[in-house]
Amino acid sequence: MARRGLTHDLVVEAATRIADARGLDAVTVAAVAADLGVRPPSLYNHVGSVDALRQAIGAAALLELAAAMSIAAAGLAHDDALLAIARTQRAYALRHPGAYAATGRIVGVKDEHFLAGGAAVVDVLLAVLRGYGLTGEEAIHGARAVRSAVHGFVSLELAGGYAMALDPEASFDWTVRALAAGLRAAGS
Amino acid sequence: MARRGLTHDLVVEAATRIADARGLDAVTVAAVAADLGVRPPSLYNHVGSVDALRQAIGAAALLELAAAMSIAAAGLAHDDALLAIARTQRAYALRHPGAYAATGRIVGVKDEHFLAGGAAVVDVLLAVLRGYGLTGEEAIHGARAVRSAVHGFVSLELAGGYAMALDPEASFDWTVRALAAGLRAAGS
DNA sequence: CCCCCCAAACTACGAGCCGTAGCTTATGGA
DNA sequence: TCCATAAGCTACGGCTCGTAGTTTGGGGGG
Repeated sequence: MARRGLTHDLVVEAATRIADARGLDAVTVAAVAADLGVRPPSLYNHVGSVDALRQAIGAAALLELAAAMSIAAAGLAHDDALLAIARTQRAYALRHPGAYAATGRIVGVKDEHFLAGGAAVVDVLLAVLRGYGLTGEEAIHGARAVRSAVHGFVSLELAGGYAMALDPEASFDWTVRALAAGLRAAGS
Repeated sequence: MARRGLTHDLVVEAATRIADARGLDAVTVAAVAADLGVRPPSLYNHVGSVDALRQAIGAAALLELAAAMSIAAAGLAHDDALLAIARTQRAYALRHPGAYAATGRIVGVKDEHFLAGGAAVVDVLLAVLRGYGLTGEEAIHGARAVRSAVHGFVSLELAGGYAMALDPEASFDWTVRALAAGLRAAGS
């Protein structure tokens, strides 16, 4: 019964490792507990439920992603900035597939860290879109368009939807540039 | 032990109803069996596993979706055709959220109906893109771009990601038109 | 027309999952 | 030094999927 000194953050970190290595569905109480060298019920001292644990994974991922996107966009404008944040999001998703998947489970999320992380990501995107001259409702349309394209591309890629031999990275850049052309047209 | 006359298709239909009404995760052997007035193990006479059942839901959805998109695009060209198939896909997803979600679980799918359905959807899309003058690799890039944008938008919408008051339908049309502008630019 | 065999449904069960109840004990603060 | 808090534990219940082996209904062959 030696104390392991677990904390909420340590549990979330272990869960994130498992999610990235074996998929978000592999994040079970038993698996995380085993990884931490502890019996399953002990986790409930630090986490409310499996759902809460997965939300915590997503929250951490969103905050990390927002920070990375913000850095990537620094000093860039227009298409350069857009391509930079889009590539950053895709790179993050490919490097942390499990954590990125946790980002998408939004239905009925109450975790405020999660919501704050999501808002931070959108804020970076809106800042970039401001350079396209999009304002008001147009800016929201534009943000939804970019989020949709990037998230959709990455989701399909992670799901194995791009079976054809053609390089996904080239398709990704092509997609972002095509959308950027539409944004320029809408902004002028 | 009265025979219920179950068939593979009847089981898939019941599962689809449950998926659309209560979410894909609610499609359990127990739930489907109860809906059909049968004990859980009986389903294994018609279905290999829960995973196979969910794939069958997705396969049926893809075939139905491809047919609907094909009809929607008939007699239209360029942006009209693109907007028509995109709207059809979104409408289908909103009307059958559970079945549409089953469409996205692609990893390791062997069900040939599923793969055929996916190919049918892509074929309709490629036919529409031909009108934009996109050929070879450009056509594949374009197909991936449109799939990404539409699938991403719908996924985020179903997941509750569009909390803001602005009408999602308007954002959807805006997104498709913005991408269409990019496709025109690439095709010329 | 009858009978028989196949398969559809059943009961019973095992393993794995989440989460709760209640106990023991380590440890930091008074 | 002691004690209250909380971290870890064992034990359990209810849910899930899936298998094994049994019963029985009903359509096809004689």
